[in-house]
Amino acid sequence: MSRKGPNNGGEKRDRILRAAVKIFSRKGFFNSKVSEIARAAEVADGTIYLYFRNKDDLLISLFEEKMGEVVADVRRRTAAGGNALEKLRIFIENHMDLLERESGLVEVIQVELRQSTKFLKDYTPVKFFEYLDVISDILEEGKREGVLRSDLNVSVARRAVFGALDELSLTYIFTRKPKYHPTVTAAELCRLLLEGLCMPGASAGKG
Amino acid sequence: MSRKGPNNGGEKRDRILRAAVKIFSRKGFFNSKVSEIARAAEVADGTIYLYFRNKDDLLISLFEEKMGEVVADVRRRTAAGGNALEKLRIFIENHMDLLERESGLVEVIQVELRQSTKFLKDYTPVKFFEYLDVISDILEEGKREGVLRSDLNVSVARRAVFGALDELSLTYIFTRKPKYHPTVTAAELCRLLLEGLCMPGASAGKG
DNA sequence: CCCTTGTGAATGAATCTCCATTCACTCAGG
DNA sequence: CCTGAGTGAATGGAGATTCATTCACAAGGG
Repeated sequence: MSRKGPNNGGEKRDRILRAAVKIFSRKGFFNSKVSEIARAAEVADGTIYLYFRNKDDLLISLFEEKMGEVVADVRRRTAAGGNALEKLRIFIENHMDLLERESGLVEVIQVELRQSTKFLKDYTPVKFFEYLDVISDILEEGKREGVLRSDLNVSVARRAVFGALDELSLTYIFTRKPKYHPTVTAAELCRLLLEGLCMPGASAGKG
Repeated sequence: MSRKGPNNGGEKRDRILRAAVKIFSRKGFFNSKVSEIARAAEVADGTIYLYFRNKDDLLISLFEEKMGEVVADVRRRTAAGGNALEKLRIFIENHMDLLERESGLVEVIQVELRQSTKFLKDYTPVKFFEYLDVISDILEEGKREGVLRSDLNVSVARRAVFGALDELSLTYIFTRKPKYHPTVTAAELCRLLLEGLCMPGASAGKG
């Protein structure tokens, strides 16, 4: 599906995907016209349908393929970390850094993924789950190594980590304020996640 | 704006808003037809335009008015907490609990707010910022009381807290798995935020 | 007390615009 | 010549919005 390959290599298909990222990130999926994407890709409207089943398929292919690259990349990078804490730090820094390297892609994924996951029939964001798996893997490793709390609920924690990162990158995208700059934010978030909000030594409430 | 009040009280306007929550949460803003909302509200298509400028205005009014109630409510509840830690716990529990009380509303806000914030011209989600302010207020208080780290970056932390909550509620909405049940999740998240991921006493990496 | 008339909320069929998708056609390379 | 990638004008359907009309009710007059 969506893997027809009319043209020799796939430069045309790729031009379309890149154009789609640009347009979707600028106007959102529903406000983007296929013909705009075609124009941006310097391709005829009809050509898009040689490579993608329809507009939805274009979005989904974009998610899966681009996220796929992101996942592969972050896996490579975190593997270089010595222990779980370092890997987590790398993961967080990498995520925030994506904003600078691939802001369009991040915008599309962040703003459209929820919609699509919910409303596109039979679409499971496989690559997104893999991204979450990278986090779980790190957390599990940390527990094994004994640096992370052994009673940590990994299912919940990985979502919490992702959610915090996601919201923070969104904030930077929307506001562009220096106080949310990826570097600042990544450092602060690391500290927050690892040490918590509490004053060192405080007993963290009843319960 | 969107405050015309043809009818005596506002029951009709209210019926429309409630119907909009139902339909938008079920199909998403762009896939919902105005006529469906009309049908669900047991009102003629045209009637909706007596109370709202257009479909966008309906969504925005829904956000602002419903979020307004949520903010007022959580303010009241957290005020009952003795100290900042307790207030934070109340805030988190309340947020997760909203899922049970007002799942439709939560779904609409979570799934559509990003889109709308980004793509509706001149819409600033005022009430959403107020919700974030509730978090900041608690964090600031905690710093003053000395229970939270005095070097905490509140701007970043409040977004992190919100992001984690948001992702976790989304997860429950999508999966409905008991392991993400609001009660479980709220407790785990409190612990995570207050104490962090690390083994008690660990030095949390080089920084 | 009944009828006439004015008002504006409510209606919903008709309109009008927009855009995804199609497909008959072109043409370059083999 | 074929073949099939590529084209882009034409099509079809959808759905937001409008507006001529209806209807319930209130006020005033006989």
